[in-house]
Amino acid sequence: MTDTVDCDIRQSLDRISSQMRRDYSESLRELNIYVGQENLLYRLWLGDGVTQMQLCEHLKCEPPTVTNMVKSLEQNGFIYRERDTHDARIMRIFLTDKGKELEKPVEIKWKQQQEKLLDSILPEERLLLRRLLKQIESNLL
Amino acid sequence: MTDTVDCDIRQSLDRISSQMRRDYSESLRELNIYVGQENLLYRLWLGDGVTQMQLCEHLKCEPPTVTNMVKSLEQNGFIYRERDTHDARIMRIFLTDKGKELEKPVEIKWKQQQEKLLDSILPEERLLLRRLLKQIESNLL
DNA sequence: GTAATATATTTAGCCAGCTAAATATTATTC
DNA sequence: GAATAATATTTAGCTGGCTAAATATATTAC
Repeated sequence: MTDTVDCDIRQSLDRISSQMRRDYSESLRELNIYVGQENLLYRLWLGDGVTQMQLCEHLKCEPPTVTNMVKSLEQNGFIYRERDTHDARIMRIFLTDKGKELEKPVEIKWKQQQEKLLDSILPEERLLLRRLLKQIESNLL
Repeated sequence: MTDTVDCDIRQSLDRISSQMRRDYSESLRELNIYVGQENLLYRLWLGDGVTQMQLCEHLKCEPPTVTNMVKSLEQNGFIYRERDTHDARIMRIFLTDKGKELEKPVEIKWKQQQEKLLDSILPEERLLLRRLLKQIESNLL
């Protein structure tokens, strides 16, 4: 009995994952970025000049992924790279004006997504949902 | 106030998405398939001989994605393709023995994933969580 | 029966994500 | 100081996912 519930939850999370990604993808294309890039930019909005390794940790992805994302974002003029003066192995990533200007529009997209996701879910339910999702998050680590 | 809760929920779902994908990915590599392919195979385990368009609808993805997935699964010997005798536009997809043998192992992986996800979440909470996730799912359509 | 339209799939070329292996530079060890 | 080990990034090649455009076949309209 609990088994079918568990199965439903896994399947739901799976479908929500891919549907959210599709949604973001469409939405962010209006801003000329690709889904995933907004999370890299988010780290830079908190403070730029970080290394690619730091971006790896923040995005929880592997170095080659960051190399590719950074290359794409650089080619499209959202960021630029500078080699560290003290350690020539390290590349530091900075926002261009074009990259800085994206912060507000992306925040708006996030809010729109939140409202869409949580439509007709009550405030008390949202609190509980947050707790349960946090639990799932930590279970996955 | 509710706003930060909403934001937390979106972020949690985002992190759970990518972490689940990473987890599945590692787990399924032991079975020599890639994450996403298990959902295509699942449709075939329900009954094979379906067209690529039907796989598109089931996976909620675009035709080129199915073309690529089918090509990969065929090259690795899990499925084979036959052209429809009445309509030469249509390719019908069938499981090989190797593909059929994967059903049980994948089910086991799914169960393991469910247990991991829902560790220390109570039965009543799971019921509620399922309802809320179903709501989110329908909000996304 | 021929022309136009609809359907199913493929190709080319992007993206995020991965692994394995190569490269470059710095730090350590002897 | 030279050899070794650790760190940061890149390259090559794979995956699922996408869009736009091409191809092949079937259906419909005239």
